[in-house]
Amino acid sequence: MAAEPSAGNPSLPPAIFLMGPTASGKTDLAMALCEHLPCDIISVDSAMIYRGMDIGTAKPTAEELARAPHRLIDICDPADTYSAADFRRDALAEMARSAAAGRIPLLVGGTMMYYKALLHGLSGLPAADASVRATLQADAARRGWSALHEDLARVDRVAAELIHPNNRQRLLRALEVIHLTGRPISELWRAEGTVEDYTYFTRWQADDGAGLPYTVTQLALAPGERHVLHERIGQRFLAMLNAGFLAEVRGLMARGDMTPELPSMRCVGYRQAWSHLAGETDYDEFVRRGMAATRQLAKRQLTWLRKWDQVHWLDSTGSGVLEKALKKVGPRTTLISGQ
RNA sequence: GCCCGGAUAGCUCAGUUGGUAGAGCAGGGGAUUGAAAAUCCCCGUGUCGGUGGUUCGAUUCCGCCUCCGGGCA
Repeated sequence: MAAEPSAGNPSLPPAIFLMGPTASGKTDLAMALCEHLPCDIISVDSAMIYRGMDIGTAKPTAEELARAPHRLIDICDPADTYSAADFRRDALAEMARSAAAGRIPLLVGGTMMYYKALLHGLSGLPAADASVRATLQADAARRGWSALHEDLARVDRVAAELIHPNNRQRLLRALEVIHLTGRPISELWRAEGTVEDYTYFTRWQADDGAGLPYTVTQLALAPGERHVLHERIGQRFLAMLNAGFLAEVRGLMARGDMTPELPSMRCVGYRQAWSHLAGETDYDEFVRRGMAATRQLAKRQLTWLRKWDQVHWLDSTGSGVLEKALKKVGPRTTLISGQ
């Protein structure tokens, strides 16, 4: 059985998660926390991993990074792919390094699946395989996607019921796993227990057999009201444009090896900017769509957070947010700072 | 001032041969196991511009009014 991320086990070193939707002020709060606690910031962000994607990802500035280094930022080229499993491996290594130095890993970001992979682990599934995916894509182009879903239903009825026929990305993944292992993905998901009780939905089995070996304080930062977040998102998008966001994307396109299908170029803002720079949408439409895509991202992040276990909510529009955050992590941090 | 178009969901518009209406986008809710800032699912009552008239019944037909386009003066 995987251990729960034991909230109150004092024998495990402390760690802090600072989660929240985009544009809620996570970076500012993290920087402030660093001034009061011996923290090392570890980024939990699937877009900030890319070098050269600075403005559109709202990456901390060079000055901010100098003041408070962020790990797991700028670790990939925009032509590369990265995964939740890569993140779990890298984050565990950075957390161990930090804890070994007697410091507190402060995980900051909004990529909720990365947090989930870190907390609960991942089943022992094979990594993505570009050639298998290409084969499946070609097959889909020939026979149609519904034929592929029927294929899946034949070999993995459980997965076929869980994966909507229109969800090509997950359908592709399920078929990929069968190609690579010969076993249904639903069987690999459930290390033990039954699929019927959906245990693997709420408590995945870590492939290293353990939960996260830290005492984690989980914070969620967000404005109390949605429209406040929407306003912040709009303002920040305009600020990005003033800071030269389009030039940044133009530069990436000019490399010649980028395509709009790359995970990096599918990021919020970048996708819409690409479309505009390619002449498909006018400027106003680009701005509208970019802001809307950001709002939609924030909504999905909040959907994760709303059902998240053991999370302490902080209203980013309230006063004394830093004090409240410090209070939540207080007992353990005094222990650490006193060492 | 006259003529012609428009006026319908937050936005852009479709439609009702008269029985009170529906798409896209936006927005909301949800799912989430190596692409996750991804991918996908579900959710559409709104004085059908106002006001009179015809009608069993008008958003639909007719008159007038208001506003917005375009044209003629």
